[in-house]
Amino acid sequence: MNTEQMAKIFKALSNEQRLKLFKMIYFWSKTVSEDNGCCSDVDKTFTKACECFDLSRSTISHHFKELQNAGLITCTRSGQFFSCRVNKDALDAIKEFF
Amino acid sequence: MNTEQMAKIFKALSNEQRLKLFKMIYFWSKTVSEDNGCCSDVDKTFTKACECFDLSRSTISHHFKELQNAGLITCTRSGQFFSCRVNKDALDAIKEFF
DNA sequence: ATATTTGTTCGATAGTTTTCGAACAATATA
DNA sequence: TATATTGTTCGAAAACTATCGAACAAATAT
Repeated sequence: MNTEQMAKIFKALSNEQRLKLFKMIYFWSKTVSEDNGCCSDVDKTFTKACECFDLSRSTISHHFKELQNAGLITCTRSGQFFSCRVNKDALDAIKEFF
Repeated sequence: MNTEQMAKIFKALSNEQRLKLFKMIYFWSKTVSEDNGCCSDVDKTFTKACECFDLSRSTISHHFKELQNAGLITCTRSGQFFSCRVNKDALDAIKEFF
């Protein structure tokens, strides 16, 4: 992965709220399904996140977008809600970087 | 390491120029002394950096400060110049995070 | 002693980020 | 059909960042 893309990933994780959000998604998915590692879907991720942060929904939506744009998470809609998973490729790229 | 400090580290690496600078310091130190890993000092780091970037010296100075404040590098003056090394502890903390 | 080099600090400017609330569309419920 | 919920988008305000050049102090060279 090139330096530009790595910088984007770090930028996405450079905001404390967003970093917390990323960690939550990661740990929620761990809880849901151990056999699938970090990559299991987290249902109603947005709703859960709204309960955990003292931020407006528009701000939380923005943070989700940033994590997606950096390729750190993938979100899929199902009806009214959406599910979300941590992107294993991005995690591997970071590990390789260090 | 807590989330706040991790966010600071990622912020320091979120600017592409600064990330390049960090990588340079890392690879320069590898070149200087293999047995010492990434932690050997790089002499005249600032001077070297100025040759590699198309940025003013004040900007480069600023980027060095940011990397230091995040605890990613340590700089030591010797006379007119300064030497610099990557901080292994910070690197270990990041590896542990992922 | 004077001039040059190294790196820092200051003030300014342009651009980016974080955050909000309001307005909205899509879906679900009464 | 009317209402509520979910999540997005827009516009705005405040704070922060990247960058520059000028002025500077310390160390070095002439």
